[in-house]
Amino acid sequence: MSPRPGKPRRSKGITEDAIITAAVELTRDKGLDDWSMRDLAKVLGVYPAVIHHHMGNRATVATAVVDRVLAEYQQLPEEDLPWQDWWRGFLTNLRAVFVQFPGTARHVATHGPSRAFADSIVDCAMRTLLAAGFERDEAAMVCRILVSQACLFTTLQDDQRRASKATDHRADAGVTDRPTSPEENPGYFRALFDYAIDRMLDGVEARRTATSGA
Amino acid sequence: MSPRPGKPRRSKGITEDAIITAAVELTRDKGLDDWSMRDLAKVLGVYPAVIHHHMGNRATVATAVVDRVLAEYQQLPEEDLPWQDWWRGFLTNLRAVFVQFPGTARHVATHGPSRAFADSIVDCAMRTLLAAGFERDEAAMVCRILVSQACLFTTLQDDQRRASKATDHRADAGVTDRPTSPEENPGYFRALFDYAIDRMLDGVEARRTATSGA
DNA sequence: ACCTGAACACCGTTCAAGT
DNA sequence: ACCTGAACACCGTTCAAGT
Repeated sequence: MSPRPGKPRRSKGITEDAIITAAVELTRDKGLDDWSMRDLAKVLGVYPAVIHHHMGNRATVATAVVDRVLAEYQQLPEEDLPWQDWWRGFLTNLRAVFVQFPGTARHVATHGPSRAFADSIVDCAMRTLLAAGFERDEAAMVCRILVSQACLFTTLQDDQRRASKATDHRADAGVTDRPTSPEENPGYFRALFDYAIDRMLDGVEARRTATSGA
Repeated sequence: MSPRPGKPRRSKGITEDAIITAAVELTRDKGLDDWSMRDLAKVLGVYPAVIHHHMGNRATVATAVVDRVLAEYQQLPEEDLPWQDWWRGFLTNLRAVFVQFPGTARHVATHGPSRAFADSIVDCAMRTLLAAGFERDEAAMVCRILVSQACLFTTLQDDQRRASKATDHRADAGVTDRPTSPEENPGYFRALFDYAIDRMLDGVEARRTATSGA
């Protein structure tokens, strides 16, 4: 609590890796958009300019955080599952990762994952769809839609949580009749996500039988 | 181009209505998150504090902008349409409004529409679903999912446009093989939106026949 | 090569002072 | 009641200067 408490605990040898690690932790408990370069610098005991020197701008750091998070936590379901089950498992797992790191879902939705991550996934994801009888173009579309869907509905959760955190204490105005409302019910966003994914999978399945069956 | 060109063209009588109107126009050509209170004040020929005096904070202005946009431009399909057609028409129209005012889709996804707007819509929207044979709870869920879906996929477009505007000139790096990539193809986002909505409607229909039919 | 410390050009918001 | 003008506490980013 002294005037400038963040003494340079290691004034030499700040590495890019250390910056990313610190940024990941900040993201875990504040969200990707809720820490500043100055916050990050303070955690590292370093001047903000040092981060720019090592990594360029904030966008670079954010992208690195997302890449790290995906690389570290994302895993794939077994490959021989029926395609709906494979996708349900994959997207549910993806959501679980995103939820731990608020703001990352939106970043992936907007900028896509890193090349490396995409390559490691797309092969497998496409194979499940092609094996199920989708044509290449349709499979690519389904891929994109399903991943977007998962990112976007997780983004919805991130954003609504953030907004209700900002509003905070004025809650009990007169809007209590909102159906199955967000906060007080812990499984709300999970149920929304599952329902959205399930209906989408149903819709894609209906499309599959309609186009390949007839 | 003079030092402080925004002379108070009407130094008295700034109304809340005038503020909202100016904010709507700024939103139309820059996006809801891409103008500042200072920008808005300058357009009105007024000091920033004046806006705070009349409307409180930025969030209040943003909410007012969204309400105005929805009230002014949103319209409903005929009520006697089959439920899928009613929803396809409604959501397509909603998207058309959002696209004209970047950032408003995200605001609605996050904060919901105003009470008044919601009331005027929900009645009709629910009626189409109940008439089709959905139970109340399921219909409410379908309602929420479909509206969220439309808001979120429009948000995706807003955010990706914004990001590619920020990146600008580095485009032709080596990512040219991205399938049906965003910018060069004008109908890209529209096709994505339509496909997502259509599959979702298919999935909801499959659910309807499965639960009410059996 | 890396860090320091200050600066620049922005934000949203507040507030005493004027009228 | 409404507007002025300056200020506060933040941002991301840059840069000459130190080591």
